[in-house]
Amino acid sequence: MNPTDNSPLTLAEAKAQFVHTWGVSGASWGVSKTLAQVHALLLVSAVALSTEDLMEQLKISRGNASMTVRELLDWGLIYKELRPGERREYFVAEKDMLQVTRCIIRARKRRELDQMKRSLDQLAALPGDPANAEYRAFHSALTDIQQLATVSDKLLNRLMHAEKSWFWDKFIKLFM
Amino acid sequence: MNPTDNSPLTLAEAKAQFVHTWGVSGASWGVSKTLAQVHALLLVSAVALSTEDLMEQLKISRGNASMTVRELLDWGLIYKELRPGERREYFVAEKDMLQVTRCIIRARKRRELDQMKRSLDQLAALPGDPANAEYRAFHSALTDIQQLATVSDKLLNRLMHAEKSWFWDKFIKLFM
DNA sequence: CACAATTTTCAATAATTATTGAAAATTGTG
DNA sequence: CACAATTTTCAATAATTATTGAAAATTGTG
Repeated sequence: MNPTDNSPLTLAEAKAQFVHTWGVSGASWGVSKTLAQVHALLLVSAVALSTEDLMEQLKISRGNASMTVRELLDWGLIYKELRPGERREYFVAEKDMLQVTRCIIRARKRRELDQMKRSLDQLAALPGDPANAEYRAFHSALTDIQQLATVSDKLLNRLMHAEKSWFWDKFIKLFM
Repeated sequence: MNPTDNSPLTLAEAKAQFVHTWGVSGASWGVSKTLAQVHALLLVSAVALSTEDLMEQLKISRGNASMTVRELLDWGLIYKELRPGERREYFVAEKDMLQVTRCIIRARKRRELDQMKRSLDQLAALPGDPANAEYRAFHSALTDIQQLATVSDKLLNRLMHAEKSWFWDKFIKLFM
């Protein structure tokens, strides 16, 4: 069955393990397991895969495959590959990991951080009596969190818009 | 009822809104809503709170409060405050947001990134035929992901062990 | 060590989230 | 425009995760 049976894993097994691990990781970061697994499968695939392929390889339903693929397109993590004369759509993953990082940062920043900042701005503006210890504690916690949010925001913006060379240069030099 | 009724929100309402927002954010990052809410409540509280206080203010059960508090202690995000002559335990949050960031990075890195790196190392070592396009695609995706994981790991280590002044200095100067 | 105060555990249940799959919609082609 | 291929939608259901609450365990004190 396996032409290199003395090797610990076949390529298919290794891919399956990667898909599994990526799925578990995704799940613990609030991403659906299927989304992460479809992404993983496309990341390590040499060829574009159709919805049919995904359904078969991950044993998921047509509906699930369709919705998951659409969401990954939204994130910008995969692309459609249209083949002339074929109705069926194929998908390939963005393989450049800096680009992948950017897509994830952009999506999550917009959904979480930007919304959080809006809420913080509103709450930090709350007027109150500075002689009231409860008020002082609230206000000071809020401005600290705001400051962190602001710095994180700027940092993430920089990362998102960084040139590839800038990113690796600055970061590797600074941190390694 | 509210002594400053012309103000848009009372302090209690503002706290409640913060607790709610923090809870929603936590939930979308794979943390239980209750965990995030207990953390939020303690972050903006001027005084230490008991399990009883948490149960009452967040309307959660004793069991839930107990488990959540224990998990936050594990993360290092809150501390016990023992009062002489009292059996009951009180809790205060770590208020320094750099410290909070460190705790979160440390916990998540250990749980997710370190485990992912172990899996990647194993899979990237898979021998195979370089003439096989499927194998080449798999191997190259894996080494790219490994490189990202390694750089992320070093970056996070730096952040985790950074002095407060170093962190703000370097980062604010670099990114603002 | 008995007791009361408090915390922890964990099986049962509730709440939430993910998934299915059939029906409807869309798309391209003769 | 009819038809077949394919995708999308979404109500129903399954699977997962969070929460409860009562019983057991722990802790400190007389």
